[in-house]
Amino acid sequence: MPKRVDHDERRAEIGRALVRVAARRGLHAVGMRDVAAEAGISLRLVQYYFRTKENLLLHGLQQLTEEFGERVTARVRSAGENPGPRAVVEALLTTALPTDEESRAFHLVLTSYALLAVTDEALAAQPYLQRPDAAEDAVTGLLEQAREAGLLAPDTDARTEAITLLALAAGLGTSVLTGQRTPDSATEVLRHQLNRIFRRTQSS
Amino acid sequence: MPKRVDHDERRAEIGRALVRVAARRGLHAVGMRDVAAEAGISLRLVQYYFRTKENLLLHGLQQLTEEFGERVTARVRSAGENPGPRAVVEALLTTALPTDEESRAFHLVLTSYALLAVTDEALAAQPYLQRPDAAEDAVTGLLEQAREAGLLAPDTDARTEAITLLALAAGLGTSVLTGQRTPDSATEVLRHQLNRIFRRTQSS
DNA sequence: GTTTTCGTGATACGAACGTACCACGTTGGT
DNA sequence: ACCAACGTGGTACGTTCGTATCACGAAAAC
Repeated sequence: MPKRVDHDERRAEIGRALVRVAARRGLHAVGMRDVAAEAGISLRLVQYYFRTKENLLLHGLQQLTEEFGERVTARVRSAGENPGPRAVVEALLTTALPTDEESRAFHLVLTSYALLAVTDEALAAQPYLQRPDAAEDAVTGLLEQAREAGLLAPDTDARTEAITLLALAAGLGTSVLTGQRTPDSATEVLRHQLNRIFRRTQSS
Repeated sequence: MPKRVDHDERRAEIGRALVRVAARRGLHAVGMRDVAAEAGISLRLVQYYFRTKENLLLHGLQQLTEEFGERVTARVRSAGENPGPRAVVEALLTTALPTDEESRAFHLVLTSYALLAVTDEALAAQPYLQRPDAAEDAVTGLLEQAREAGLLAPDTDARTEAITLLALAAGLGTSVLTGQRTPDSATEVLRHQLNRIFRRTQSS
């Protein structure tokens, strides 16, 4: 029954299976046989579409970061037609918080990758982890824009505040992952910090 | 040549070897043979002092958290004889930043443990990761104390600020680990946030 | 219509891992 | 002085993992 098959779609499907099993048992414990079983296919096919395990892991990381970008833009877009800088920044930051079960799995695996890249040079060479400062630049730009519009104190250091917000969101995210904090609590803390920076807000 | 040996000291030595190899190759890649080689002993001895690998990992975590506590108190103590709340809080928070190579290894392994505990129930059951809110209570107390002393704005929400500071320090720490930020940059951002909370500082 | 390529299954292999077992010298108890 | 417990070495076993190999049916190419 071998019909012609879309390799990219197949790879994406296997990649999703990889993320699911990684979220359940930990990225370190993921084997090719587990991924195959999760995807409902044979081990041979996982080998066929990704020749080696390293390839599989690399593709999983790429897929995950791309999905993350899509999540951010989707969330920003859902902030309204003509959202203010505050709404955009808030949408951007709250994407980093694991709220439902899906995003929880998502962030667990992505954080595992980031930590893995510290000791694995093949992973560290991936461009997806090399250029994570795009978010920093984006938030910095939004804050400068808000400052020009008079929404921020005039002496605000946009970049420092951007770095602070991003690191805070990341830290809150992991604390939610490890069960030290509830998603609601983390969101509230993040909002509190935003309220401080944005002296006046214009809407949701 | 088997003289009577201090089991606890032996275990601590093996634990240090475990941390070293975990920092070099990743916690997931640590095997008992690696630990034995790093400690300069035979595999059999690692088995002898820790019957199972799970025991070894659990002990490594315990040792690491204890060492972390000692680091914090040592750093706080080095803040001066009669330090103000600001100095104490700063000492506490900067302990979470990987500055030199040793603390870098330290934080990498500890973060790996925390992430591992999300999917490993045996690790999650350990009390060292169950009660990490002690730091939150401590910082909250210090901030309240500072507020009473007039060092903070009277309407400061001590607990929210404490949570913010700790999550920020954790986030900055991991960003330093992954090479996204330099230790100096992270320290500066942390100080900036402290300067905001403490409107006036009294020294060091 | 034949031939080649593609998708898939089953299985085997070598390495590494955690663990268990056996043996032996040394030390402390009595 | 003898005996039991301790510390240590060497090694083997069973499992699991990533990878490679063989085989085969179906579709596409010509």
